[in-house]
Amino acid sequence: MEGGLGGNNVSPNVSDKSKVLDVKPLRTLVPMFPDSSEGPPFVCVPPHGPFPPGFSPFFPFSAPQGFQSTPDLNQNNFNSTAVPLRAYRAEPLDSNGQNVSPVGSSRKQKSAGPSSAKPKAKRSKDSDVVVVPLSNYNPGISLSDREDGNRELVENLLMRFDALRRKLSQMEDAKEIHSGIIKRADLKAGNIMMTKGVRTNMKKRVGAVPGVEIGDIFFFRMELCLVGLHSQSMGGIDYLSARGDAEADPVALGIVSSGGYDDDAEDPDVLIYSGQGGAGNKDKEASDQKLERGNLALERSLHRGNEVRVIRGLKDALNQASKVYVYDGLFKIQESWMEKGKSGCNMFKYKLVRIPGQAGAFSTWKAIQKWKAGLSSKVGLILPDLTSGAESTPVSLVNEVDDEKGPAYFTYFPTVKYPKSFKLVQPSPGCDCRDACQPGNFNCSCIQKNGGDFPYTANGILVCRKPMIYECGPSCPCFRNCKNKVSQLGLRVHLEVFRTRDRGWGLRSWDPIRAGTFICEYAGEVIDKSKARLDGGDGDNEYVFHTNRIYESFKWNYEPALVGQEGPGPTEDFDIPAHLTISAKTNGNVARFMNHSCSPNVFWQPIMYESNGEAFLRIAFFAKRHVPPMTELTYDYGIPHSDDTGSNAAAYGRKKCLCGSPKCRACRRNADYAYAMVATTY
DNA sequence: GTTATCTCATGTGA
DNA sequence: CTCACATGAGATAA
Repeated sequence: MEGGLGGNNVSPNVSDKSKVLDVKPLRTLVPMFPDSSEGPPFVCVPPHGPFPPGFSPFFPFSAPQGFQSTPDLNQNNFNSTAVPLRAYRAEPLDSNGQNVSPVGSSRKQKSAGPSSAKPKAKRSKDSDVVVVPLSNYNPGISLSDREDGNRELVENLLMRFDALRRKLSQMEDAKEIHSGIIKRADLKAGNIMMTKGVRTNMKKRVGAVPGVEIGDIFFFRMELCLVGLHSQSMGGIDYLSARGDAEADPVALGIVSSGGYDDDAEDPDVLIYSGQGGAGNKDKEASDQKLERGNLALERSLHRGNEVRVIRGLKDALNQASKVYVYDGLFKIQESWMEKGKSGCNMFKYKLVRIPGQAGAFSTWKAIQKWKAGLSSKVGLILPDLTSGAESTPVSLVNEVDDEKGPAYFTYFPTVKYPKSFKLVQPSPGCDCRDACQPGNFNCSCIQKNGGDFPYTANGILVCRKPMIYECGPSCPCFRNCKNKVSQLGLRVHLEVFRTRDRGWGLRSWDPIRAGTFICEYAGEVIDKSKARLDGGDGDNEYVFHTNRIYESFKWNYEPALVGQEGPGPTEDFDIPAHLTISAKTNGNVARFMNHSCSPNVFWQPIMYESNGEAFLRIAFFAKRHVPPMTELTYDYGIPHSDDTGSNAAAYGRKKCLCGSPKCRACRRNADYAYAMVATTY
């Protein structure tokens, strides 16, 4: 952002100073619960509600001893010690023994790796061909992009992969595949993209991978393959083979440590990694590990001293059954030895040490684990739960940048309140399913309203953006375990309201968030438009959500061609029966703290469900992409219509965008605007 | 080129 | 909630 932080430029969530000074003592942050005579179910917990284990109520303002500072994953610094980005071909070490030979020997270029990007001939054994092989499918990825990636491409590929995976999951859930069932949507989606050339960083390399940043998270091993971070779809050790050259040694490129063997991963800077092989199974005895394949590569890399990428796999806090993978940066192998494993057979062990100066990644996860377990406190923790139990998951309030003691007073209210006079749509009956609504059941009227598609996967991830999503409501009989009530279950992600450096308060998560995960709804009071202008008139109501703004379109849904469908697929433009304005100025939830960004990681989606015989519109926020812990959550506030002469619109127009994105609308000229619009869609 | 082998995955059902 | 286990992908090795 090009300087000129003018004094009266205020970003949406920065509270007016005079206002903040007026803030009441912290205790007033305790929600006051209005009598809930109307509106949807509301968790009514007495103030001073339960605190999570390990937290003491009303933490003192001064930081006690033993605090840890919060690592900031928002910074995108590529670490400086990274090996230059280039092709690497296994080659005898040059005489000085350290690292690989310098950049640019043209000799290397000619045979730059195993990179003939010819898609493999499709195996025709498939009995379960879901995908019509489109020979003319254009992945939109140039040959050089396939060789070397960049940030935008990596993000784009991950989004396309997950969109496809979610769609295949949805099809599988509904059992609508005529010939054969997709058992593994992740593998299928990965396979489709790999064979269509929708991938990058195929050129194997030592060190950093362009477009992949330290702290990036992944939820499937295929994602690592697609972006070229780790090319083995299961194997723990990725290496460059010395095939065809008896003189050459293999070189280890990266490892995945995710609990398959008993690695020691307690210290974030050191990892004791086990070699591969030798594990017994039902038809194979355990045996000694051999110095071959990955083990040999690690051994050679120990002597070569090259950097090795480390990916750590952990259990996902939100879904214990699945794993999340964190790219933890570059390590060097310090020593290796052999020891007897549990089976009594020999195993190789490798001690990897993290190269200093890299952004924190896994260390952040370890810190969060300790906060959750109550083993250590956060720097700047003001309140362990700003909702005082109004949400089932606590929301921390933290300031580690200045001495603001909290946001201006408001009442925490977890959902949206419609005034009695507000009649939005006609009465609309729910479904009559006896049990949980089943994907593929076309008799369910809620599923019918969604065009026959179940909007969520079995584990509650949004499949597609749609003009409107219809959930089952409180009076549908499919009560308990119906999966079509995702936005009504309250917060599930452990969120934190934190003080940003220049944007007032913001929102971030302690848990890793998968793309498509429901985060929260926009709570507050539904007001009519004239009231909104009035509210905005005094210039201080920044806590308003409008559906009637201009939102930059973006594509999040799957590509129909990749699942054998013709046509454009479901539209992602909203279709809202009547515009909605929600004020969270006096009543609101965590959503009121979410800041704007021109390249956001969260989007909103209109949702409708029936309650007391009437259908009400809600605004639900979902993760646009995978979001690592401690990364600020942002969405696009949109631009007011130019013909909207309301003072509220003017107020937003005056504000300076502080999102800092390279694609910031406020920072780009008209000419590149069009370009950027194109670039953000695919 | 083809094919077999290897592997710190996954989802499911006991 | 572990556990076994069937199925599986890409890359390497043969």
